[in-house]
Amino acid sequence: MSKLRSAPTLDDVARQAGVSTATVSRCLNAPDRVVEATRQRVMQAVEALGYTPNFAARVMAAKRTFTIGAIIPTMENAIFARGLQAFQEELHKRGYTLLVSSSAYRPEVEEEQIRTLVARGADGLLLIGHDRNPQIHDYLERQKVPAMVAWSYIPNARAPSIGFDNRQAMQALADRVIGLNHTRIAMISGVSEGNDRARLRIEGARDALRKRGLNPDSLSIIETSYEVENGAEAFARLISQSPHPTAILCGNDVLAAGALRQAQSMGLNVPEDVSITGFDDIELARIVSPALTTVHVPHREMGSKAALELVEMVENSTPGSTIRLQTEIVERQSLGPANNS
Amino acid sequence: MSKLRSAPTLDDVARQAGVSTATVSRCLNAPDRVVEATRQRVMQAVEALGYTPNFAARVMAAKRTFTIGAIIPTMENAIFARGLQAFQEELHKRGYTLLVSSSAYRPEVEEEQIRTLVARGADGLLLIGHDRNPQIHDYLERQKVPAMVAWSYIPNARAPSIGFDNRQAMQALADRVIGLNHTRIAMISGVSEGNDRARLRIEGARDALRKRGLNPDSLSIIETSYEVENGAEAFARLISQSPHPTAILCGNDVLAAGALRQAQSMGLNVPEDVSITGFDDIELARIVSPALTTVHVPHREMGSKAALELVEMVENSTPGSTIRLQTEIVERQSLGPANNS
DNA sequence: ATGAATAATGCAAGCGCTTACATTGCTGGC
DNA sequence: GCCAGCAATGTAAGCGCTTGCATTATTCAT
Repeated sequence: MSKLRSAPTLDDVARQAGVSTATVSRCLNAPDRVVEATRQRVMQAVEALGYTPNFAARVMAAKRTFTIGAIIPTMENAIFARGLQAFQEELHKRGYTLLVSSSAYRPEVEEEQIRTLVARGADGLLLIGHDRNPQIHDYLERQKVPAMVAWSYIPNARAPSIGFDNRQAMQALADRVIGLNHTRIAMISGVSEGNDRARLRIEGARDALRKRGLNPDSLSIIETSYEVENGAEAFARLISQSPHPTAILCGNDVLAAGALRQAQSMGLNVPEDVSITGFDDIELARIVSPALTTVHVPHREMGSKAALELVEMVENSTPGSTIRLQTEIVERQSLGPANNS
Repeated sequence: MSKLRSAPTLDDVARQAGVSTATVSRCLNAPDRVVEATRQRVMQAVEALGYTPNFAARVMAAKRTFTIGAIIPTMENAIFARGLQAFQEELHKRGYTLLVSSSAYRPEVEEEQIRTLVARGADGLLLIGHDRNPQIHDYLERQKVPAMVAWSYIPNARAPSIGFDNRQAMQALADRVIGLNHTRIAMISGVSEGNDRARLRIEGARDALRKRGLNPDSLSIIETSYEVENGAEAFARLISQSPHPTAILCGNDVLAAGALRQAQSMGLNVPEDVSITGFDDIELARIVSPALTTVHVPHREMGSKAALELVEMVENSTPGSTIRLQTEIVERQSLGPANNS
């Protein structure tokens, strides 16, 4: 309460500098529309008073926030960190501020966060993946807040997206695995419901089996949430099958790290006894040993291009274009030829 | 522009429901001050129009945002993730929204973010560590925005803090190391300038040497930023000394993971040839092998208590108290007895 | 039934800023 | 020296919401 009584306002600055509030406002937002001498006087007053413009007031008057919101499924691991970092750097260059929140992979939380961000006046939104209640896009449209989807490339989806073809990427990896004579293959996937990336990666793996003449239904899949513990546990379950799989495809590097740890604690050698692959190529993939063979995703490129595209959508009311990025398989040590004994 | 023309306002809802804007406002903010029948009518109108309150307007009128800001040094690794998660969960329970931004360990960026968050009306701020330009606290005081420091416990500092005694914690760990007959000890620290945690951990290590009758200056220290690569590189440099250190204390688990990787790639066995310790006990510590002996920090507890404390400060204008949390050493496999050959 | 007390609702004044439009002050061509 | 024309500045109307106070409806003891 006394908070606002004490913080100096535009009015205070104007009075102190002996000009009108309009002039002060212009000094701050369009310095060239004000003559040098005046500006100096104003700036002095600003300094002297330690004035900081009130954001809410500015937003109300100008109807622009120069804020972009992003809602990511999790901050607990590094999956989205690097891309988001690039996203925010690019945004910053363009004069925008990024607000991030995480939904913990819960659709209803995501929805709430979207509404919160919109109510806060986000000029645009970055969302991860396409799976969500279509009503949300109606809402966004009504509110005229453009949204861009990242980490998933799906042409002609409801929202423009930038990402890679999850299905094709996993297919390529699985194909490589099969090429090493693996036939008993299993998969530890993220929860596919509400997660198009997870679902498409599963499909990709099946595609590869099919293409190579194996039965796609022979792929045993455990779906679990993306945590190291869960990867470990799933691994233990899969490996107890007999005959056990010789290769385990993991939905991401975190799950793979868990699987790897479990393998080691069970005294299994990777890749001699069992191969394990990851996905994403986050730092973790190079930290564990053996280092993970995984799919490299161009996180930074995705982040910065998403920013460019989204700013474009915001500033020129364009519909936004859908961009496909390439992934590539990074061979390290966790994948080897099958030991079909 | 048309954005606001199209989005329904309180006025629209009021008209549609045949009541005044005040009533609508009350329905939303103090439902019990309005009679059931009216509220239903209003809520129907809200639904029908798909009304979302305008945050900026609300803030202007109410002078409260129910928003807390947090500025952390980095989102690129998991150091702050778990604590922040708990912080935000607790905040959410109390009806607050968390805004997070990262300063990339750069003081000037942190300062800018603080101003941004304050301008956006954050009711309170969570900051990491005590090292910063004291002017910032003057500013915060003038703006009447309470701030709480986490990850560092320093009584009688400018701001109340919740954390652990970094110095004592590292001292205890180093003491344990020395107890295993290590005498040639080195340290890979984070950059200590502007980072009280890093500095105090170094001091703690020296304390331990001193206490055990070793020369604290014999501790060779490499300061580097908290990235895996840097840990690896620093390790390589330290180990090339002759005689090389038998134990390397790392400023955090990330550096330790890098050191470990480097050791392995140089064909050294940990802990037989060289011991490595971490700090923080993030998930990574259990993923690498050998798993890291490290200092466990009660991240979640720190986060949720910080939230409680900060909300208290915001709502009752209390000065906030400084809280000390305990850490404990987690023994895993990366630390062993010295091989003083 | 009746009036006092109380609950429900309405009225209207801002919150701090931007910006369209109005006003004032200068410039220079004649 | 005068005035058209433009640059610099000022005036004031909102932006959408909350809330203190005023007004009206309801309740209940008598």
